Amino acid sequence: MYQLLKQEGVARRGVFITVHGTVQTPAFMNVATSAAIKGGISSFDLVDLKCQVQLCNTYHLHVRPGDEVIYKMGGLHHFTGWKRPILTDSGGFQVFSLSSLRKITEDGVKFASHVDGRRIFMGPEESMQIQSHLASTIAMAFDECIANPSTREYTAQSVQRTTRWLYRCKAEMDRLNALPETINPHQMLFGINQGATFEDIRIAHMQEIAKLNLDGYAIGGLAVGEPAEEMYRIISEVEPYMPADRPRYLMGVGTPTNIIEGVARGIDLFDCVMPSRNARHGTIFTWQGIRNINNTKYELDDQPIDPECDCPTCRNHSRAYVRHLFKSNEILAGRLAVAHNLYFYNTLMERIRDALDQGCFAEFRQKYSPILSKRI
RNA sequence: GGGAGAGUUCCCGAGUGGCCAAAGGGGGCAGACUGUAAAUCUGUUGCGUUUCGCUUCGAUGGUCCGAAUCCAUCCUCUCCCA
Repeated sequence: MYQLLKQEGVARRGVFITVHGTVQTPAFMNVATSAAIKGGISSFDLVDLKCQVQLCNTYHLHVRPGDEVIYKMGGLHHFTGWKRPILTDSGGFQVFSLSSLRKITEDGVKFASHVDGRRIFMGPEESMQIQSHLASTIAMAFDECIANPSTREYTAQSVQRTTRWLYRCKAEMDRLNALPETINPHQMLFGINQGATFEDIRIAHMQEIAKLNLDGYAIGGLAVGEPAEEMYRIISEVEPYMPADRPRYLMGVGTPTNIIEGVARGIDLFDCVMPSRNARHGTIFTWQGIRNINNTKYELDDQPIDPECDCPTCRNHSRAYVRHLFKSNEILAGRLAVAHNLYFYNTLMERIRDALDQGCFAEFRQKYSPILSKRI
């Protein structure tokens, strides 16, 4: 259940209540694709990193260890030791990202497993069944994330299929939630808007899926190669058609600046691999901008990686030390950097919420939107 | 003391007469990364006034139109026999 607390322009401050706890929005969901944040971060670390929601992936967990295993282990919450909300992505993004390994039909998608090459079939029903086994808080609809650029004809056809798939997802989820053996009978379902950068297709699709009265709505298929201005334009076009009493989730986005701009356009939830992946590669997000901690200039720098940050990494270690760990290929390098970046993203969301609470989000946006994407 | 072998660019290591400023690793430097097939990938790594010039393959001298590559001497190292 979503409750809108306050609005500043189109930006929303709210709470999203689930069986696994309440999420203060706007929020960033920390990506743990294979039921683990890459970079050596445990569920117990995530509490200290101010994480509210984790995201796991249906396709990856189906391939390994298998959703049956997680079902037998009591679902993702018990399996991972994370008690707060978990959103599972449907595998729809893999239709896009594993494009060389799949074939799409009306029924669903055939994949060659990236682990052992074995053939995997996933359609709306399979995705819902797997997600029900995983027992996440929120299941995502099985969709096709359309690559950019894409023709108008293909986009229109694909979006219609995604709509048909959504009806099947909803029916299957209702059926599964009613079964006595279902671990989480309150599992929620979010629909996903597609349509590439064709705003009329986007709007028609949003209007269509809004009719299903789902638990939340997502915008997918953005930040897949189009310019940021295009992405912002599409969000602004679609937002008026998203149900106001449901959380809105911008999938796979993005940079700190993208997130501020998304909030300004009415988005409540975000997720992105960027903070964790980039951290593992030495790119650190700070309140002064983006730094590459591998750079020679940090060799003798005794400051914390971000002087304005009070995360465990910044409280205990210098830039010179973290750089040394990266140069020495120590596993600790990734762990310290990922911990910092996730803390930074979660703190960014906290500060956005505070700004909304105090009615000064416009000032916050004006100040930080440019700074946070600057490379320093 | 006798015998065998080796010395290549920051390191390891290929190259035995011109297509060699010299393969391939490593290391260094820089960049990319947006619902994670990513502890990954890309570029670059002698100097310069950069479709060309200069310096470089242990040292010195030589052969040749031309030498990292052939010859002589020297230096250093490794292994084997005493």
